[in-house]
Amino acid sequence: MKKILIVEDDVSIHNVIEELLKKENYTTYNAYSGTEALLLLEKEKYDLILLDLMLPAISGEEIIEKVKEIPIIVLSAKVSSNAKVNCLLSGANDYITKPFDGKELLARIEVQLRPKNKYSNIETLKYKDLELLNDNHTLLINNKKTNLTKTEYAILKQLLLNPNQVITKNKLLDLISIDTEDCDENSLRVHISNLRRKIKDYTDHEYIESIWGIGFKIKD
Amino acid sequence: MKKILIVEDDVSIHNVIEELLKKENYTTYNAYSGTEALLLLEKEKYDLILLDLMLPAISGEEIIEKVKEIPIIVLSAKVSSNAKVNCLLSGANDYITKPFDGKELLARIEVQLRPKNKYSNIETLKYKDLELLNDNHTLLINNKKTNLTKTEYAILKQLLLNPNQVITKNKLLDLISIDTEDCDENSLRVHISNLRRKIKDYTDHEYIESIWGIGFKIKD
DNA sequence: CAAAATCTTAACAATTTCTTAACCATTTTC
DNA sequence: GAAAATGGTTAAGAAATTGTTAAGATTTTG
Repeated sequence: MKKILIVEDDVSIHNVIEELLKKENYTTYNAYSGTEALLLLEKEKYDLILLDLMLPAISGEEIIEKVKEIPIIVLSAKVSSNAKVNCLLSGANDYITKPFDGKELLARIEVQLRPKNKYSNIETLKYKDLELLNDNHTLLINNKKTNLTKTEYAILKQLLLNPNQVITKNKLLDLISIDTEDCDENSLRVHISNLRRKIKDYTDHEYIESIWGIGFKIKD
Repeated sequence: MKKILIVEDDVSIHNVIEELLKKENYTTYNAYSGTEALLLLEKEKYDLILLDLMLPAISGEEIIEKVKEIPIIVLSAKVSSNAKVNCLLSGANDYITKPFDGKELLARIEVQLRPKNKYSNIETLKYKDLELLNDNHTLLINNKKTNLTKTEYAILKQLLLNPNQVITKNKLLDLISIDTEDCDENSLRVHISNLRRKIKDYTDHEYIESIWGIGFKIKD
């Protein structure tokens, strides 16, 4: 269930949004000022922020600058092109002017929450001799079938989604946490080791590279 | 240079968009019908599609269904909430109604082209022959790969963030303290020394300058 | 419910990185 | 110009990270 933080000081608008989201089964969190929003942002991780611009104490624009990893949809009465452009360029992902249409808001929320590359629709993830099937357990190495466990599959999938890009251990653990509850760094090492052994059985190329002190990546 | 495919049958609008994008140094590709768009999509990989809905032969909506991995911004005269919601839910990433504001279009394009989490957006830090790659934690010197340790990477990153600007030793220690717990001034000296040696292996230019009694900076 | 598969924990070795400390060079201070 | 402070280099030992293995716990499957 996705967590959405609503930052809006107008109580009636706030309530409208909250109800709309709850009907769609989102979990909502409420901030009625910029300072309150910042406090909540420290406490919890959200999947999306709906942000009004004109707020007591700290403005919405300042919040955009501070938030780096959560998508933001600005909901504002400011219709000027300048306001929009500023927000979008400084980090907001979308800008909707009030009054807004509920269905459009929901659609734009869905756009932000869905994976950027709609890889879930892609059947396989390919990289060199590896081909990860979209069935949660099959890896083809040189077209030879290999069975992966759920965790191994999750790890390899994350790595293959961004080849040649380091994923930190914590990030990786975070990304696979949907499938695996209590996998820690030690456990992750074991899984990686097992994965490497399975891959080594069919190809000489070392695919999973360790970046010392950082994490792992799929080797060039 | 990002590649943008413009799909629009109205020639005058098409030209306006094309000029706008070229001024921003995007590479533009032109399709004047849905079928032409599909042909071009097979030939080349684009970073973004600007898509009109009412097209000859194949409609924009059908193209949205077919394209899975490229972000799409719909540019349409249809202002109805239904049209917007349909496009967004079936795969479009944004929807702008005509007539549109040029600056807003450019801003929304930038939103689509930038990495989803702005965190990794600190893409690469370049300075003369040095190129610090954020996404895979490596340093390129004259395009030659060099391995840095976690601490060396952290130090160089801070220095390169503000070239030609002195960072005091304490400030530097503070900035890298997230990655390194008990690194003191003496230790910092050793790391800097090691960094200089690694850089010297590939280039003659002395990059890290010591400011006596103060700290370090990247040399002009 | 028993067997099989998978996962976590823990121990160990191997490896890499970091800090410490010593020594020397350079600059500043008195 | 001598003494003190700062900076650079080096090597060794300490500390941290990683890879591997096996055993026991947990979950899944038949």
